[in-house]
Amino acid sequence: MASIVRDRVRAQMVREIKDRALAQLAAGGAAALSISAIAKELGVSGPALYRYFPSRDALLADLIVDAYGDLAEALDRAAPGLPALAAAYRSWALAQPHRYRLLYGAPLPGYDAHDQRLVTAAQRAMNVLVARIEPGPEPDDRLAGQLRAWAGRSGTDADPATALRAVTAWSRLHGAVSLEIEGNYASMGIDPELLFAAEVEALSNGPLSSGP
Amino acid sequence: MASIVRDRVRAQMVREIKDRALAQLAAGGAAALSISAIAKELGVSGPALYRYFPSRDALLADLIVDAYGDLAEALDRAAPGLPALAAAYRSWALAQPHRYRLLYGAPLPGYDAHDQRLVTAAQRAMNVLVARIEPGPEPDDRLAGQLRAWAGRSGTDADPATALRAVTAWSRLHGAVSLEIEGNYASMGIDPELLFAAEVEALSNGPLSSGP
DNA sequence: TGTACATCAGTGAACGCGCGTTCACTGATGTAC
DNA sequence: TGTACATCAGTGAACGCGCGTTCACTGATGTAC
Repeated sequence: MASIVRDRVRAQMVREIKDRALAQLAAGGAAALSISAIAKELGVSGPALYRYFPSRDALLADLIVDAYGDLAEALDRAAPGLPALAAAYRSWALAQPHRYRLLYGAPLPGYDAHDQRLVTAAQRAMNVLVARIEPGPEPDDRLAGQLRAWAGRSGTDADPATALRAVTAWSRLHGAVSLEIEGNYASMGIDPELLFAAEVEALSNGPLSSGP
Repeated sequence: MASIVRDRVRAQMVREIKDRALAQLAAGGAAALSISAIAKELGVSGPALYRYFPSRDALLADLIVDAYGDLAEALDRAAPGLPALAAAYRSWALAQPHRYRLLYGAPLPGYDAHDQRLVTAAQRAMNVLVARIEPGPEPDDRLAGQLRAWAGRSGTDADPATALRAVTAWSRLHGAVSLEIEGNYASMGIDPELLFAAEVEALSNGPLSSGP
């Protein structure tokens, strides 16, 4: 039987490593994440961290999986209705842009986007979106087939009309949120919130919305 | 009077440096851009490059300005109508994702987003979008004021209805294109082109379109 | 046309930095009898 | 309760790497008279 105390101390250390790692991401992007620097901040030698993570990439992968899970939870906690869901998505991203970039920004050099853990984690976040959205109009046959297959693989078995609306919503939310995060609207002197509201409105009442 | 031959050789060298730099960006992202590595590829010592660019950051800034200009030109060459404009935007991004990321991806650590040269270059690309788009519905007062001020500063003096449609189009195009570039649709087994077509359709006929 | 000078491109050595990772090892903490 | 052993956390030295940038310098190319 493992020692409970030792396990708890260990879990605490893992938490602290991740916290420092996230702080580094926030400060300087993914390129700034450094095992050595984290160790220094924790007052420990560099190699010590290899007791907790087999490599820098493994640490990064853990952070990504955590972030997908966290976003999925945030979406799941949103009140019913598309506006609340959209607001939850935006809030999560604005509160921690460095983590949002980790999920949907540029892939890191040498990082394997096809890692099964990462694909599964990403799917989990999308599943919440699909589960909480109303169906839109019917897609054409080709697209419907692809959407059906995707929904099947993900285990949600959502109908194509719902899947399409989820993907469309995601695309638009990502467009608005990522431009906001990088300061593009701010540098134009335009309030991102007003633009976001207009996009949510269009999603609710546009040709891809649920209502007629 | 300067030597024409020398100037031509120099311009050629600048071109080659930029070409190698772009190849590095394509291969490993902005973090992989290295003065030393470029020099090595060109068969020249590292410090030699400082005859052409005062620093790594200056080289990067030049690449960014070039990319904005190139995108602006590509948009300007598009046939009339929103579908062609949207297709031009997407084509440019797909053909050179590394340059697209340079423009609208995460800012680089230590890089100054408020550099006047960069802001001006970015504005130029947006101006083309504004100039080539039909007006949409009228925005509400607050948004209209901000859009008017922005258009005024940019020298286009577009009306708010046109500016809003341009910004909305940009946001949606960016959402679709950036998710496509990072392989998000591919990993879902969905053809990005079909989704893009649906978005262009919505932009053309949705509540933010020019028509009634 | 020839000569003196200025400009420019490029070199090699050096500075100081930080990185991920491996290795042999010490010491503390837990487990089994 | 005490003792032998196993597990685990952490250390310090080392390896090999690449980076941006500065500096004093050489040699070639251009310019002015």
